[in-house]
Amino acid sequence: MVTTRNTRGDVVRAAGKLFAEKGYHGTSMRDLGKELGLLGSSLYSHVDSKQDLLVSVVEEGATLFESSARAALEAPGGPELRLQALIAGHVDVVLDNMDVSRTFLNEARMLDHSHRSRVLEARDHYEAAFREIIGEGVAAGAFRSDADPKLEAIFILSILNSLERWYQPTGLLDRGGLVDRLTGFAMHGLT
Amino acid sequence: MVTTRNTRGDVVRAAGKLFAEKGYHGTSMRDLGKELGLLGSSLYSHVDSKQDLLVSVVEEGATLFESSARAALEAPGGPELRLQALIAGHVDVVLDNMDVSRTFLNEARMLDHSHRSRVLEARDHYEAAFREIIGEGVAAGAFRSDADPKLEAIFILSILNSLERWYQPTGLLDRGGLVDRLTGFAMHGLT
DNA sequence: ACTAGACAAACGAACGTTCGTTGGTTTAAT
DNA sequence: ATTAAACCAACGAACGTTCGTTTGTCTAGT
Repeated sequence: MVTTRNTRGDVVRAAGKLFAEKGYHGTSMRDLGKELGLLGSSLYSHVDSKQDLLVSVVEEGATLFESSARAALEAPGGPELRLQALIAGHVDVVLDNMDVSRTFLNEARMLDHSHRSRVLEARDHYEAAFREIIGEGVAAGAFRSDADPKLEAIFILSILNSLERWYQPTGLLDRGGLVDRLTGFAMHGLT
Repeated sequence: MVTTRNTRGDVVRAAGKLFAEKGYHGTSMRDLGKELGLLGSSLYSHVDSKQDLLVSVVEEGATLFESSARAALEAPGGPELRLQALIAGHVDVVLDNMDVSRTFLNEARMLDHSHRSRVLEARDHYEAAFREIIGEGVAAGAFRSDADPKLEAIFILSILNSLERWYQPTGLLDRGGLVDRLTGFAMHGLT
């Protein structure tokens, strides 16, 4: 067996996995070392502290979602198409980075105050992309005139952010079908 | 100041609060004691173990949601009305038991295997109530014929289970308005 | 081609602290 | 007088982290 040495990237990746699975406080540095075939103390060759690891993982999540939103906002098309692009982008980020996404969504509140407020800012900025497109749709008459962009954005993001709790890539529903179902529900609900 | 003695109920209630705030692993028995003006060790007059506390809180959550679903299923009316009843019941449970709900939703996975599988069962049973009513709506022609009850139930529950992450009882949107918005979105989406 | 130096990665022991929990004793209400 | 509730001291284990040392791999200078 060919065993290569570990890099900081490997440690952050493993941290994302364990933080996603067992939570930040439920993961010890020794757990994390074991995941990589190392002692807990060896991780400090790559990392300043445990909190530092959480910052790296969450920060990566924030970046992923922000650049996904930016791409969707710059895409051409009407509000419906752009909303679908936003949803598809979100699905891609979550499914391609499950551990990072889960940690970003569930463990960011374990960050100390300064880092946490930066993340809340990033999250609100991401949410604003949804508000914006929904607002455009209302203004253009494509969506219900009494729709509240702020509230509907929260509803749609609630669904998207819950994907990690139930979606199985190996299941019957593939990625494209999922995006279609999500977009359809966001547009028309049950009727 | 009149200080009365604490009961097991007080301890479980405080545990719900701290577990909701800081997570199960982020809460120590000494934290919990401090919350009640006690030493950590004093809690063992009321409780067998820390895990025992989590079981009590989560179990209470499961009971609350299950009895809410039972009531809504027994209510009269067509699928739309019954779905609204289901949603209103969920909102009541969450807003009247915020700490228990948050712990039930986020910390149940920290339970040991046997207790956790019992909770998953309860959760699936609760979800089945949504599937059932949506299925009725489809059969009765009240909802889209190509709606997938399993998937739509997940979508609606995703929104409901995210309430704890953003809803503020002191905000502009009161409970009745919230239920209306939720039901409207579930029925018609953005259009 | 050979070797000495530099350097990052990992080890292993130990640190001070906190953890969940126990057992024995005191307090206060019934 | 009984009893539940709370205190207090202490336990062993686990925690995050530090430190000095060892390992292996590149890099320069000969």
